[in-house]
Amino acid sequence: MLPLENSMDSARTAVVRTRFAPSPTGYLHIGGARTALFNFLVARRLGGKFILRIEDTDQTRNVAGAESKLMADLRWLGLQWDEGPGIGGPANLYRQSERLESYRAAARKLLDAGAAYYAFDTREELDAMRAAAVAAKRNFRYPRPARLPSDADADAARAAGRPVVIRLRMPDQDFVVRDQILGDVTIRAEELDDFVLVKADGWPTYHFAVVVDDEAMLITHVLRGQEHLMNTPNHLALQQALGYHTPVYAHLPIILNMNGSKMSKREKDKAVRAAAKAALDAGKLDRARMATISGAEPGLLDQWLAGETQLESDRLLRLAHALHVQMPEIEIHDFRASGYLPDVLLNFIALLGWNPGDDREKMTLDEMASLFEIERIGKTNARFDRAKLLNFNTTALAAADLGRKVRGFGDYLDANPDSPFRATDDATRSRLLAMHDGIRTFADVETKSGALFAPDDAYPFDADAVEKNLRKGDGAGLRVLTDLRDRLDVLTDWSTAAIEATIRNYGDAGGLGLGKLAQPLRVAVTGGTISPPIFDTLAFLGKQRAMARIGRAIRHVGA
RNA sequence: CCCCCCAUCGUCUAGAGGCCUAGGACACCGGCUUUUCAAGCCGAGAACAGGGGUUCGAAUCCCCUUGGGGGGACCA
Repeated sequence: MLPLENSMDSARTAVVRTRFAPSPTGYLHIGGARTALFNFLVARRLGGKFILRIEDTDQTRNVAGAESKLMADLRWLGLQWDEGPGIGGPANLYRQSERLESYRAAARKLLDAGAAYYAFDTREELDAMRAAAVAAKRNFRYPRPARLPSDADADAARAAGRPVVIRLRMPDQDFVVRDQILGDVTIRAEELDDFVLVKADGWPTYHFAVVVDDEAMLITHVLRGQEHLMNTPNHLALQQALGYHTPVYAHLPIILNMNGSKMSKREKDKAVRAAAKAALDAGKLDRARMATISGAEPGLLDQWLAGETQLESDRLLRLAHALHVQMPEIEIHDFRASGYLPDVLLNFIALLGWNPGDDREKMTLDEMASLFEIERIGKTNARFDRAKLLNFNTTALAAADLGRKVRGFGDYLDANPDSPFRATDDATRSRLLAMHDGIRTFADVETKSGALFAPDDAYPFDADAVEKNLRKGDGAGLRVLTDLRDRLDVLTDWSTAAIEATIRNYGDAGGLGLGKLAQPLRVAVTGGTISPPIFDTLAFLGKQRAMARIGRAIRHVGA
């Protein structure tokens, strides 16, 4: 054991090792993504390793499938870990559920050294003690018994059906967290108490597992959210009791919503629930239909509508889609589903709390890795401004070559199982994306071109658009449309250039600007006023489909 | 209620005592451009939370107030 410790020691000074350690409760949260990014960046910058570890010690909170979703989100972002699930590495096991032996051994060591002790309180007893402390306006601290229970006492308690946990005997000393961002933070001894290391179910608590694992995995730098700052003394105490090293700590400021509240999954619920209730009240959708769409059983759906529970991400997304509501993006998967580029998202969240020190903002992951310094991480909480993110994405999309756009669009479609574009091949997607200038996200492709993928005899006409562009002014638009139909009908070369020439010639002859020609055509072939450039749109449809649509529109207006 | 952290334009931030009549980006507002949406171009407005110190000099250092955030679990 000792030689191993020594070799770990030299390894420790030589190699920087950071980790991202999420709990498998769902998709990757935006805050978690930034934590992962910063850890990734530190490792890259300092030539170290980035480790992924799954913290699944709470069996009641683990969600099936969450781990793979987490990993998929991380991979989509390009934050590939060097060691961890699916990759392996020297620590061999990277899920805490697989490392119970290590915790057991560490607990034994602490117990034998008298640094930890058994406790047998029930939940109710603890609650009562806390309530009493609150009533007396005292800080609750667990009342350590004068004589620490023995193993035999623990066996007896277990036999008597009492819960048995192990608590750390917290030393009576102040702790100083030497934080790289916040500076030295002192927490006084009286603020700390004998916290639980091993739960009644035999599993370690987060505090315990983290410390054991960080030591086993030779973690040198811990970058985590500021919500962990007050946990750190617990970890320091444990490291001290176990003779472990203390990593470098850096507690990151928190990412908030524009209104200053915490970015939480609940917001998605709130937004969709409000829309669902409105739809219910308006009689647009009934409960049974909603249950079918969401995939949630009617009972669960009712609970959700009553605000008693939250709905799972995928179900929410399906409902949101059906209800035509924009769900606030909270998890990485949401941003993907909304059509953002992963590197743009990464770039943007990096700027929430970090900047390279000059005026540059647009950076690739590699650039960030070469510029990143913990010293340049700020202390203040940041609000997540979607408008700025949208601008970043727009700019990046405008600069992106077709290949990047096609790849990005593919990723977007993977997250949108109901998209009409799912069935398209790469050639079609290339063609489609090539004619979309100025899109802000891939979702814009859908709003602009979605109608092109509806059946030629079934895409809906927007009444206002028809009125304004085809009927108004005694049917001026309709006359233009009819004239154009006759001219386009005889075109043999259905290229964008030929279509454009035909339409422009007609306009020149009649003294009509393009605006007077494009809009009637646009409404005719798409049903609305929004589409890619009209010549491209007509060419994309092909002559037969375009003419069929124009004919349908003329009949529609005439009727 | 207790403990801890934070505080520059609406938002993200630059600023580490004189370079600041406070810089950039997004948003907003005005104008131009335009085949729709979007994009683009030009221009304008917009901040050192308040109060005390320290100093020749403070956005920068100290204290108080206020405000915001985090924590106070057999959750992480």
